[in-house]
Amino acid sequence: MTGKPLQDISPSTEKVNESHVPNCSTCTTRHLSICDALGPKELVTFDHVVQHRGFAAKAVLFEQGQKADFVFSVSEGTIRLFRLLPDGRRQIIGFAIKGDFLGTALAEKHEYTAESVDHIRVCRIPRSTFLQMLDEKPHLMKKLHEIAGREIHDSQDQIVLLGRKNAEERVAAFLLSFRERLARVLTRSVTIPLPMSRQDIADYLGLTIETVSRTISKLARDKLIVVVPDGIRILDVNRLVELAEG
Amino acid sequence: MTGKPLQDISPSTEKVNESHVPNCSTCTTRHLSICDALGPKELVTFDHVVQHRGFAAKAVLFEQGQKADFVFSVSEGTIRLFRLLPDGRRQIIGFAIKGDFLGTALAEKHEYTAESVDHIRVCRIPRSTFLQMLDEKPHLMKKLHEIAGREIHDSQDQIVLLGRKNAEERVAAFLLSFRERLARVLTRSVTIPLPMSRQDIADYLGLTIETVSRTISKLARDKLIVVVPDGIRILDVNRLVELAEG
DNA sequence: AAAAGACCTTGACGCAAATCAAGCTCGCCG
DNA sequence: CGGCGAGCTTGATTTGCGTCAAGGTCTTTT
Repeated sequence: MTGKPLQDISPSTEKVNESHVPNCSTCTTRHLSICDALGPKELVTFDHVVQHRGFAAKAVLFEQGQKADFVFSVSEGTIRLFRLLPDGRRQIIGFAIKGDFLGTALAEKHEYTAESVDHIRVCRIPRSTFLQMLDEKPHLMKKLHEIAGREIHDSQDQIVLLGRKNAEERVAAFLLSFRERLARVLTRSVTIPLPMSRQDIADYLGLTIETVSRTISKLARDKLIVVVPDGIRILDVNRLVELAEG
Repeated sequence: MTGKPLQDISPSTEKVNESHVPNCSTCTTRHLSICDALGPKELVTFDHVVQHRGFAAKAVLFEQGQKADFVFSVSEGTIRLFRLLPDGRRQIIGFAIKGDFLGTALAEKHEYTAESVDHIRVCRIPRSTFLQMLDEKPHLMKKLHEIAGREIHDSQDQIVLLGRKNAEERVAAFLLSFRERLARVLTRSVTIPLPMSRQDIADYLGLTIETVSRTISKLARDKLIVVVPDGIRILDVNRLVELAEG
């Protein structure tokens, strides 16, 4: 990190685990991320501009309104992306995980704040460098647009959820979609780890923490899921999907 | 239109006003649309592949789940973009107006349905042709990505609105944002035309028609706006902005 | 091992928006 | 011109989720 936006948030600013970073060519996240668009030679040049960083939980990667100096690729951990209203209401826009691209390529300013939920590792590149690469490598530009297309699609799902679904449908949809995204990244397990807090889930689903808690309890009572430490386990995917889709 | 998805919706399928279309070089919508990225020579080649179409109100341009054969640029009128839940609940994702780009370039299928609100005119291009142009013209790709970036930004605004704002804030925000978009396109007027129905506004804001109606009445009672036939007039922009932002 | 604090759950109650139900306005057509 | 239907408004009532409050569990600290 630049250090600047972090200096006043002491416990969250500690940078960790910066040693022995692998290079791009051997990176296990590569095929999940934007780097998948790069060829062998490009990966080597990428190594020279990319900066690996680790952060403890609650670190701020960048803030809403701040000039976007870097773009990021997540290699480990979970990041919450959110906007704040003047009076403090918070809406979480999404959770970024391994392989996700973060930051705005063409816009000057960040449109939301990104904060680590747990311990994270990211690769970052100066935006100016990235922009130059975009101009030189049409396939990278295309990959980026492909990613943007998926982002638009997901946003629309979230708009439908927030505009027209009730609490139970929202929670069911969240559990399923988070599971789906995790499945791309790790071995598909029956247990879904939920590193974010109930408050985070509430702020993502447009609910309160109490409603999220009650709804999860209800899903468990109805034998659709089981609550386990730091996650849940799905008992009946089909019924959960039915619920989630309305 | 392909004609296929329309054949059973008789009053809405009538295609109108297909005669004497101007060419791309003299198009007054050009600088507002994706075509702004095209040079003089490219505009001429564009003329050969672009198809101008007019539709009466309630025509379906394309449907959720349908294979995306064309991409569109709106030259006149208003289009509602929406998704339906299995039980009929509708969420309007957005309203497209003059200059807006519609359709998915890289995805195979449409993610929402597009239906004309009033009389519209659009230019459409076969998606395969457009894809080919994207591969050949990096500046077009970049322009498209720029448009996608704005779309993501707007979606996030809508997510915050739906997740965290009350009815009054939602309506105020809608009126201001629609005004803002119209201002790009026509001479900024105090009166904001609202071609869409109260039901459309409700389905866009995640409310019911009654709540939208009551809220507009309240804004009028509070002297923030005046209701006029087919639109509203803003009396106090500053207070409306304050309201909209929470 | 006790105390403190963060996070989560559950219950009682309140309220903003949904639902139910008229009645109004305006354009259209016979 | 009069009647009909679509769209809009307004009022009465209900309800799903928010708010307020209390207690539980687990982790961290000392």
